[in-house]
Amino acid sequence: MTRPASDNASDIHSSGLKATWPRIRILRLFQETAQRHLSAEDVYRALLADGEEIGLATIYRVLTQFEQAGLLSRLHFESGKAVYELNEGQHHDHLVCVLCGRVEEFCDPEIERLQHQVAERRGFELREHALSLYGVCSDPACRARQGKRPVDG
Amino acid sequence: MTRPASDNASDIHSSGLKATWPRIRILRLFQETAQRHLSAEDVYRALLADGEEIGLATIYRVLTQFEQAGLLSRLHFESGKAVYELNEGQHHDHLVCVLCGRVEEFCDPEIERLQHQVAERRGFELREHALSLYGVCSDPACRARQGKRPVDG
DNA sequence: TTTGTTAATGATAATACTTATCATTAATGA
DNA sequence: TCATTAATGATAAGTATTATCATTAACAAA
Ligand SMILES: [Mn+2]
Ligand SMILES: [Mn+2]
Ligand SMILES: [Zn+2]
Ligand SMILES: [Zn+2]
Repeated sequence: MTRPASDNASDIHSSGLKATWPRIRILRLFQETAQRHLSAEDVYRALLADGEEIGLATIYRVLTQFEQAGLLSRLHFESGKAVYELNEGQHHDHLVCVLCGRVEEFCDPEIERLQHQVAERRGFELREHALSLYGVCSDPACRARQGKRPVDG
Repeated sequence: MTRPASDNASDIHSSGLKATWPRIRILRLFQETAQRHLSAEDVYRALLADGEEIGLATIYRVLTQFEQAGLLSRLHFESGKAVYELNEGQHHDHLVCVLCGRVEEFCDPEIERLQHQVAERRGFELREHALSLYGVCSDPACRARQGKRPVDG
């Protein structure tokens, strides 16, 4: 019996990769988790907590492969470690709370347009861009401890 | 005889730091180099080439101190290593050539305004932002080898 | 000036994140 | 089922950065 095309084993196959158990679990995690933005370490720990002991090397490898296959996108916030998110087609940028680490997504078409305009004026052929806004989110706890040390590790 | 206040030993003193030889040379490098954006390694090598053997640990330390003192700003392009530039007050963002590594600076007040607007709408109190545009610059050599591997190490 | 206090330096160890190596295991197609 | 070949996982290596600590140098007081 053939699985439906929306099954993640099929997504993996159509990227030209074997549908191995680690790959299936990693992709499923991104599809099901509440937290869209995960580092390799986050993935490792989330799977461990779910009873899957998948080697960290495998996780790094699979994340890279999924990025190359277009299933995931890689981002760098100022924490120093890369984070990945499900690639769902629509481009967006990020707002990051420097106190609680919360990430919100936004897309401002006018900012996008102006970026292209800047590149064009300078004679650059734009390939990609990275825009992240850092601030204190609306969470009362974050508002309360403004001025203290950021939590972004 | 007192040195003029614009002397970089004085700049260092007014930041509450001792005017040591490594600090003087590092600050001077940023003031005199053609390349505004330098990594710790870049600084190390530039000083070595100038006959100054200053320990890499010292360079990392001094760059951090200068950043905290507001003399330098730290940036992260996608290369993975931090780069520093002289902090001359006026904020700007960057255009980076993914082929030759060339960096151009720009400031678009409208983009700045829209960023603040986005943060405000989401209830974020904006602290800072990072915007980098990556593309292929107008250099004929870069235009010629488009499609090939980026040089950004 | 000389000197004493204290911070800065530099060699190097340690850390954090990520990639490479390679023997073993497992996915897939015959 | 079986053979082929790629994937996995333990771990070593690599890269950027920070920490440690004995030695040295800045600078203010005498
Ligand atoms: Mn996102
Ligand atoms: Mn700049
Ligand atoms: Zn928050
Ligand atoms: Zn170029």
